[in-house]
Amino acid sequence: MPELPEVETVVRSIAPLVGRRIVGAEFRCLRVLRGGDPDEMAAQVSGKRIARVERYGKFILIHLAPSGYLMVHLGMTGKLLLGGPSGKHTHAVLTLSRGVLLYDDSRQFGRLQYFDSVPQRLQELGPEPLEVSFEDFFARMKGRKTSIKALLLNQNFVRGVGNIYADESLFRAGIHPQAMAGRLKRERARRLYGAVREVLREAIDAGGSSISDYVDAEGRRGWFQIQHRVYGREGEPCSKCRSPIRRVVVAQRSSHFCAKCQRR
DNA sequence: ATCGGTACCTGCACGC
DNA sequence: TGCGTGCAGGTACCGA
Repeated sequence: MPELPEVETVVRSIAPLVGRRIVGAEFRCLRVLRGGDPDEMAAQVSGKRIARVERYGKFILIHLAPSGYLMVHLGMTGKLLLGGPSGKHTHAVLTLSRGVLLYDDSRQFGRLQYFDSVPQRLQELGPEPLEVSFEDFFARMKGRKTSIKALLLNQNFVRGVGNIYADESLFRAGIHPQAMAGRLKRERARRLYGAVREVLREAIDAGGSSISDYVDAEGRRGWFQIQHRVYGREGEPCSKCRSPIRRVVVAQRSSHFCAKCQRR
């Protein structure tokens, strides 16, 4: 479900929780805790205040005061919801000094973990695509022997790009998803850099893409999906040249592209 | 260090 | 109506 623009939208929607206290916590699903103990986690967060909510690519880091961090990743189907009824896929309930925050995740690919300090995984991630310089972006592509699609999906290259925005960015840049990353010339890399940033900004402005069930913490859907030019449009005419959009598997993921407009 | 392949879950749309 | 198949915004882990 959620890539950088969706996670950014979720983070913005839970920003009002800053300053509130976690008065009670219940964790129900072992899988999303990734080895954490439910009762221990409840004890670690209970009584603490939400000091700050931050996004690292697709990860959410909730700073607790006086100490500690709750790291949240939404996986494919994770949702943070302000209030609302808890259902069969509600895996965590945080009772706040005002309101309730639920974690819901039908496929359980997401995760909720407590850390005493900023988790190592977050430090290993690549830079934010909206903050990285072109020189750094280009330097990171050098010598890579994988497809540009796979590289864009690699969170240690840049953080936050997923399947939708990789395909949309490659279309806008006119680059074939299977082009070898390390072979892209400076000029084409420049176009890709611009395309990634443009797509992400537009998607954030649209509140993300709601393909099936993505919603922010207030239950609002995004509408960037209506601006998708290739993702989910297999067989439809390309918006530039009218030739049919194709779908192939690259890096084990569906990749949507125009064979005429996107060159290797 | 880097790369490709696999595993992890549930739900939904589809064809029969 | 039910059943099998394929597909889905994700990452982690394995061996080569």
